[in-house]
Amino acid sequence: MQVRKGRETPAEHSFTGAARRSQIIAATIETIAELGYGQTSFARIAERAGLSSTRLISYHFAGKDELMSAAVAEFYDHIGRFMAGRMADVTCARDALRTYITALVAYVADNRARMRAMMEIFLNFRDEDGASRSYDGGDENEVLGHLVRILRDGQRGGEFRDFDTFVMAATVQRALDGLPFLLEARPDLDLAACAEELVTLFDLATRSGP
Amino acid sequence: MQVRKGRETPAEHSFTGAARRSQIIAATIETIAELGYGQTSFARIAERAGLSSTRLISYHFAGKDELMSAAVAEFYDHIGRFMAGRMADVTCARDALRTYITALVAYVADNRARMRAMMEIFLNFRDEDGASRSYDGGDENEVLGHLVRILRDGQRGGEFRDFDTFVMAATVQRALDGLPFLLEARPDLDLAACAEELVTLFDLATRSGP
Amino acid sequence: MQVRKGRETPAEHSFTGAARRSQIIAATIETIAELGYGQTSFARIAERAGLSSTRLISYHFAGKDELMSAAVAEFYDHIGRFMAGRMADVTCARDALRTYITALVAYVADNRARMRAMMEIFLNFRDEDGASRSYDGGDENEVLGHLVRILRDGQRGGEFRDFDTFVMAATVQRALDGLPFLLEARPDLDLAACAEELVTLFDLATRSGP
Amino acid sequence: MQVRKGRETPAEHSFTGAARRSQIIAATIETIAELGYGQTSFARIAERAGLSSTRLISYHFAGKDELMSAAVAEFYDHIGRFMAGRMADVTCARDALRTYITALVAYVADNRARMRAMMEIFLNFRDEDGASRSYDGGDENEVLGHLVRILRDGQRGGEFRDFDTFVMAATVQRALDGLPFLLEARPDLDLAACAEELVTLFDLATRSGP
DNA sequence: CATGAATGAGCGTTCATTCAT
DNA sequence: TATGAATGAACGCTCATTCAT
Repeated sequence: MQVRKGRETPAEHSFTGAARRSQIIAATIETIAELGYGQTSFARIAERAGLSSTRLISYHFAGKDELMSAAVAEFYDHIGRFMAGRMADVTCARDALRTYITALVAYVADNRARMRAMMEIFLNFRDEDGASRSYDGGDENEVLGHLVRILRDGQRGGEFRDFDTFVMAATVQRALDGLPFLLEARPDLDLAACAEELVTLFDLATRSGP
Repeated sequence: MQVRKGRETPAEHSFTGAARRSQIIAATIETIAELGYGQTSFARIAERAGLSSTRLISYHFAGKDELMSAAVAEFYDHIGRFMAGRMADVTCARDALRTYITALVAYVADNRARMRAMMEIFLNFRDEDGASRSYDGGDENEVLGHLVRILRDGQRGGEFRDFDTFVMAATVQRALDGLPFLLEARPDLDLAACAEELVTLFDLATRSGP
Repeated sequence: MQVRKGRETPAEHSFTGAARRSQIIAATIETIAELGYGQTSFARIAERAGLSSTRLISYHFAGKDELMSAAVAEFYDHIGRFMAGRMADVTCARDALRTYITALVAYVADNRARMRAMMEIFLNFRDEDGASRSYDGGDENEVLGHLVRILRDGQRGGEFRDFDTFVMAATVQRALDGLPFLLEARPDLDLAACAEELVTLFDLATRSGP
Repeated sequence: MQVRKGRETPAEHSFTGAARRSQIIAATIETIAELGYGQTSFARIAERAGLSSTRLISYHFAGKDELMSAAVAEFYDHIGRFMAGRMADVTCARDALRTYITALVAYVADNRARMRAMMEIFLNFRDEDGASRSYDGGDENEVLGHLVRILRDGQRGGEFRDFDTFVMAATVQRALDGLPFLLEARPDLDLAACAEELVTLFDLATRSGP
């Protein structure tokens, strides 16, 4: 997907190299989460990571773009593993939707900084043409695709009423994505209760029967 | 709310001064909408506004912060007038919620660039302490307050079931805020149909009866 | 010819602006002449010009490219005026060639640093595509064009024998361009004598008669 | 001539070491020829040579200076062998001059990249004191020495008229050195015809008789 | 009300080189 | 013989802002 140009980046095969990359990515996420994307510079990242100079970042990543891409990729991997584990044994579409919501709320609760950072990256990181790099794939979108599939299955099986799956999926996802903001406004928010509210909300909004 | 420090800004009472401010704010919104907050600089704004130097911006606004605050204030004023007109003669809470959703969808449809720009500002604009300046007011939050009041009224009047009004309001608001992103992913999205989907969705999610 | 993009450079109409530009160009030429193109940086130029920071250079020139282009343009203007004055009242092609050589040698003698700097710029300054920006225009080349015309006129009038005017012009020009190198190797070189040697050399090489 | 400082360079006696050095030198010449001296870095050379890191260059050469010196030395060796073969059986000074010119033109035609690279190195490569490392030896100059000797011999033997041998040699050499530039301006230039032009030009310019 | 000139700090990136195996 | 890792310095450039009319 991402093509590197000059081949200046060292091989990431080695153990210590991968460790450094992880360390830098972690520092990047922390910095973005705390200061925001706009205030995040190589200097600030290096400082947080305890690196002697920003040169080490340039050494391990071809540029700012690759660093951000790597951070996003790491996030997808992390959340993907988590969600796959939670979604493994769902029995029906209603259960799948309930589980999706509760699992994601749990993930958000445990990864607030990570979520904040990803939000920042998604909203600020643009490619050379100026196009945003997220939410731009339609139904088969990397993020919404899973939800859309759950909703479609539920409609086919008669569990869910007839609605636009894309709009519904986007509404569910944004309610979940928005939790970090809610937590900022109300740090004492009971996330378990919150998850129940959302489960009920979308169960009522989707189910077919009375 | 916003405190100016150095008091260098000229009086905005004069006609030409106000006109200049409006022109600069408009150019700011356009620039942010097109390039994103991160790529928006005084130089880029001045270029778009056809100003000879960035000095004119510094002259009319105490700094970047005041410029952004002014843009947000202008937006609140604009959308406030629009929504007030639409919400003027609602008859009940269900109607109020339906009207809120359809009106906001209509506003988004007609002000896509403005919405995009505000989204960018809300998510990137931080005060000196690093705290985000939006969504940070709790129930009486400037944005969610109106929705929360509608939902509470509906609960009191028995039209709506029992739910956490803050979570519900945030979910509604985020679904609406997210429309610009949906439009980016699917530029041909039918916004009228979309509004109907959301009205139905939240009607089912909120109403008390069977 | 050169198109500027972002319009960040200030108007060069004003007096003080033009003076600053000249000062910076002069410092640029001196720096290149002394240290070579490769060792010439904004920092080094600013230091020599006594500027408080390199920012002033970026302020007056859109970038390194425009600075170099401006230096070259100033050079063409300077040498153009000089040569035009010397070539004003030549009587025939042989005289024109002799005058061209002696005048250029005189110019070189009086503008050694300037010549050295231009040599460096011509040989190092490349546009974005990597193409050299000098000596690349064929007969109508800005530099060789004048010489080619002299030679052609002489051939038409029977003063010069038949030869390839482009090759001859290039040989003359390079002999002249090379003088700064000769002067480096032999700082005590008698330039007047040298001019006579070259006049004789190319007179013998070009003339038609016995 | 070239002194190494730190003595970190490995023995070049070994076979693989010498091969590596040759490979690196070749990549260096290609890179300079294509991108120019200013854009040539260890990274770019390593990339072209297919090396995993720039470290290999630092390992085989004490530094950038030694790498360039080695490239120049290789060039002198290469062109020296070629010219020696061509100049072996010249019969007189006029013949020597003609042969020198035609042979050098032939060499240039067959080694355009190499010539371009050497030009770049000569004009950009400076020692620590900032002094250029080429054309700086007077009569016994490595490059011009041979030509000066031919011209002196011709004068002593009465074949050539009286002229400054240094100026004449420099003029001849620069006409030949300039061919790569001419070829850039006119890629379809007929080099054989060009050689004849130059032979005639300098024969007329040097010969004693009528 | 307007503006040309100037500024120090910071940006991401590239440089040749050294360290430690 | 070779290599991955690391480094401080410098690069051109852009930032929001201030000075002085």
